[in-house]
Amino acid sequence: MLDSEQCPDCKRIGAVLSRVGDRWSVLVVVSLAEHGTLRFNELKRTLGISQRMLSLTLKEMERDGLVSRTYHPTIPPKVEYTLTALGQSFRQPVTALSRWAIENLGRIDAARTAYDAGTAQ
Amino acid sequence: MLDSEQCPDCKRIGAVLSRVGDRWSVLVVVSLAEHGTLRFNELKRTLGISQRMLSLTLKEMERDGLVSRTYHPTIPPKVEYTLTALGQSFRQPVTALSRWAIENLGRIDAARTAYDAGTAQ
DNA sequence: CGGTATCCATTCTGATACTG
DNA sequence: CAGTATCAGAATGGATACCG
Repeated sequence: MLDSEQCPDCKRIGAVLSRVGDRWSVLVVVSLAEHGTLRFNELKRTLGISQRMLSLTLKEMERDGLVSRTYHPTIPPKVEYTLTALGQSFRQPVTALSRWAIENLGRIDAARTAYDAGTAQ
Repeated sequence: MLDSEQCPDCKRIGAVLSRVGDRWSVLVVVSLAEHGTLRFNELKRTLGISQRMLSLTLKEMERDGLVSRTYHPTIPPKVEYTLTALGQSFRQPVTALSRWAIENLGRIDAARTAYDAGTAQ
């Protein structure tokens, strides 16, 4: 695939979105933005995510500098996650996106129903 | 997986994001927002997307009411895509997201490098 | 509690070839 | 030009079991 004619930003935007724009990362940001700090299993319960995916998602987000991880070596152990400054700055676009999602879910469903009704006949 | 303890909006947000929040849909919105109207192969060249994925993405977006498709039965055929009103309303959160992506790509890369340097030793 | 390791099914994606 | 069909590899995501 040649790059010559592509819009220069599309690759970069796509690159970042494929990192932080996935389903789970967005939901983690929403939850941490709302609650401030959450433990591993609190996030797991809140998001309805599998242990595996939460672990992978949080590790990636920590690597990307979006969340910070604090380990308390108590018994039982306790690990708290919170947004970094970069993660905080991500809040605004994410809340804009999720608010749009909530407000327009009905319209999308309606469009789908209409489209399916029109093509199925 | 039980739903009882989950935040009620997470499922709905996740549902919409998995529809319209994917990499290609976002880039299509960005491109159409910028250019107004584009033909199939113009989008293909601009985004650097495979023919197959563009076809699937546009069909889904048309079904979701985000883009409208206009077929001109000329020879050679000509198909133009543009944003619907719903698609236009999606512009704002999407541009907020892509602007954040562009502005913070460097910070994410820096965080990654630092993280990898710290764990690899 | 907070993970990691393994396995497996599903989905996504691109390359290629073909059609109207 | 604007797709569709088919295939194969990669990525995603859940279930389960186990560890410190």
